[in-house]
Amino acid sequence: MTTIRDVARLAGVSISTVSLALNSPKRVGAETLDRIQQAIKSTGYRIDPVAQTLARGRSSLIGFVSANLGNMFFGDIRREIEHQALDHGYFVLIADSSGRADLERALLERLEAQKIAGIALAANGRGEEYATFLRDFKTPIVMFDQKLEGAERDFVGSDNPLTTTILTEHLLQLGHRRIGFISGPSGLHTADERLKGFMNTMAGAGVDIDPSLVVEGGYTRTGGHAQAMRLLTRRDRPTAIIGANNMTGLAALQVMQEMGFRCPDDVSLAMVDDVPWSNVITPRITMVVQDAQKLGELAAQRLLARIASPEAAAAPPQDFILTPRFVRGESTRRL
Amino acid sequence: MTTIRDVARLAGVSISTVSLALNSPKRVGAETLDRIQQAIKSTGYRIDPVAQTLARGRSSLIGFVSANLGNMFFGDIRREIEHQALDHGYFVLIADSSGRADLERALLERLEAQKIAGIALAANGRGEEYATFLRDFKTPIVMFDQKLEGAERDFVGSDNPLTTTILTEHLLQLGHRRIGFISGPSGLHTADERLKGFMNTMAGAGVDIDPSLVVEGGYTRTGGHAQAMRLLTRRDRPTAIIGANNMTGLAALQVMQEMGFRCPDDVSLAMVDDVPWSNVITPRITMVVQDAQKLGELAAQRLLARIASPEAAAAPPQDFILTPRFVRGESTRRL
DNA sequence: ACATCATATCGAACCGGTTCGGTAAATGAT
DNA sequence: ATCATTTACCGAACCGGTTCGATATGATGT
Repeated sequence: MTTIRDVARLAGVSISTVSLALNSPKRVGAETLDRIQQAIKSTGYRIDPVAQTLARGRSSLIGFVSANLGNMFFGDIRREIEHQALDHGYFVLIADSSGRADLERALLERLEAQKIAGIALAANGRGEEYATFLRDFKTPIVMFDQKLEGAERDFVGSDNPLTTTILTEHLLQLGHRRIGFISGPSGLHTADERLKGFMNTMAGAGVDIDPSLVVEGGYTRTGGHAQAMRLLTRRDRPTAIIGANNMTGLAALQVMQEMGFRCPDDVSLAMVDDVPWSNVITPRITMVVQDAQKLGELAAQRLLARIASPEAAAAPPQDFILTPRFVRGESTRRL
Repeated sequence: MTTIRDVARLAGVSISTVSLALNSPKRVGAETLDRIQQAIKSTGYRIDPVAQTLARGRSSLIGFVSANLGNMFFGDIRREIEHQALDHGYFVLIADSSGRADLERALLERLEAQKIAGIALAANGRGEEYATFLRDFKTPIVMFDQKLEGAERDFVGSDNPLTTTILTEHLLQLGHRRIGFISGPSGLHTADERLKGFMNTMAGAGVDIDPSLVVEGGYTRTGGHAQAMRLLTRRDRPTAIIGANNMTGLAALQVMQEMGFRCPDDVSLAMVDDVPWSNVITPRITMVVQDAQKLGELAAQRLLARIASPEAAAAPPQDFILTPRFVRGESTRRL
């Protein structure tokens, strides 16, 4: 491995001059710069990012932390962030917390130890203590999807109450009144907001909510499956079900199929977020989808900006709220 | 940030002793060790992984390189590898080459510069030159899914000819003779082997293959869609289609739906590999699935072993071939 | 011609660890 | 009691960069 000293020797200059030539070429004499570049070419010198990180106290790595990379929503965001990061010379270090707050915290600390340049985080931790932890983090963080009050960080997400408001309105217009709602983990930002969207819309329409039709599916496939089972085995089962995310929504569809219910003939279904290949799923599911790509794009831009300049880093945190899109399928029918 | 020198000062020992205490505690006196541990506790000292990497010439990062993290198959493998890596104190650095060989190569070089401990690679590059590149790589590499002759690396994958052999046999038994085959990128290990499995089985059964029914879908959704369209718009369209992977298989299903064909009544379909939520897709698709989890597990074990000991690192490369599993769906019918 | 200032380059300290050769004391062998 | 060996610890060099203060040189102003 050739080092900066080899280059310096070959070019007949000091190592500090080579370093200068590498980082601010204008500050080096034209002829010297030339010799250095020759030397670099001929030795095939490549800067050592590890040494650079140690010296600079900051690496050219960006962290991406979320639960469920397997979920298309996060996958799309990841892809977009990775794409932009690579364009700017950053690598993306990915960590999947599997939704465990303690693990997430450990991961963040590990990333910090790596002197990571910045972190894109879909937080699963909650509570004031955790918010403080995030607020006092020295590394730039951009949060996405999950907002955490008190963390005082940039946030990129969707209008979550609107997602379920749209779906609920839709079902109400079709004449549904007994609507089952499979919620996400209570306490989680998006979960709470989506639930709120549902409740408020129902209340606003003057429709009584049967509390037993509001269940918590934890945003997971298994949780959604169990809760959908509970809803659908009831005698007075709902005429429609809303899945607060794609996992629980599809889990509900699966339960319908397993129990022999026809969707939408027997039970209508709507959910938040898309899944890959949803267009080969029968029936085409009615959903409200977030623009994951745009979301990732914004998060990446914001993060890269904060990393790039101290002024941007000091700027007050800002929220970016995207408006989700309604996609009508054939999984909901008029009562 | 407290450093090893702070700990040394507080414990009244030299920094080399602290380093010793950290790395081989048995080589330090009991009482001294105690004082050092006290000092570490009270200062909250955390070792700096960057400095450690620079000094050791090796980091505690493991690289995962593949195309299409979005594909459940790779996602599952990634999850498994990440899981095991974290258990062993390694972080996983993920890079998605999007199937571009040049980018893949650049990524590998970048990872090497990071002094990464090891790499799990599903190679997209091909050719002898690339194989040499991989062979001469100084970092331990375990290849999975895609085998590259001449790379001389551990390989963990499935019996690829068998995947399509099983599917072809199945279709032949059902009476199909005109079978369309949507292949992967020619030159790619799994693609070639799966194609071979199909061809050989057809030939072995004495069935003529219409070459125009064998198309290349590039393993991608768009490619698969285009080729399935070609196959299905023909007057003499095939009675059954095999997708060489999940993307092309589902793309074919999508085309059928778009064109108003019923599966399996009009056209039968079978494919290699599963997708998430395949059980809510109608019809349930007949497929041969690889055990992605087992595959990831083996790859991780192999890689970690090579990283852990010099003897293991020097061991000759070995192949691990898993047997795929047939999952009968309702997408294939007797002619 | 002399003080002033910008420009080009260098030397040395530093980032925070690891590692190896060496020393002094303790243990064991004869 | 003497020599060999082991044990416990230390000092210093090193990994490969960055950065800052210092110096030398040449250009500018008057």
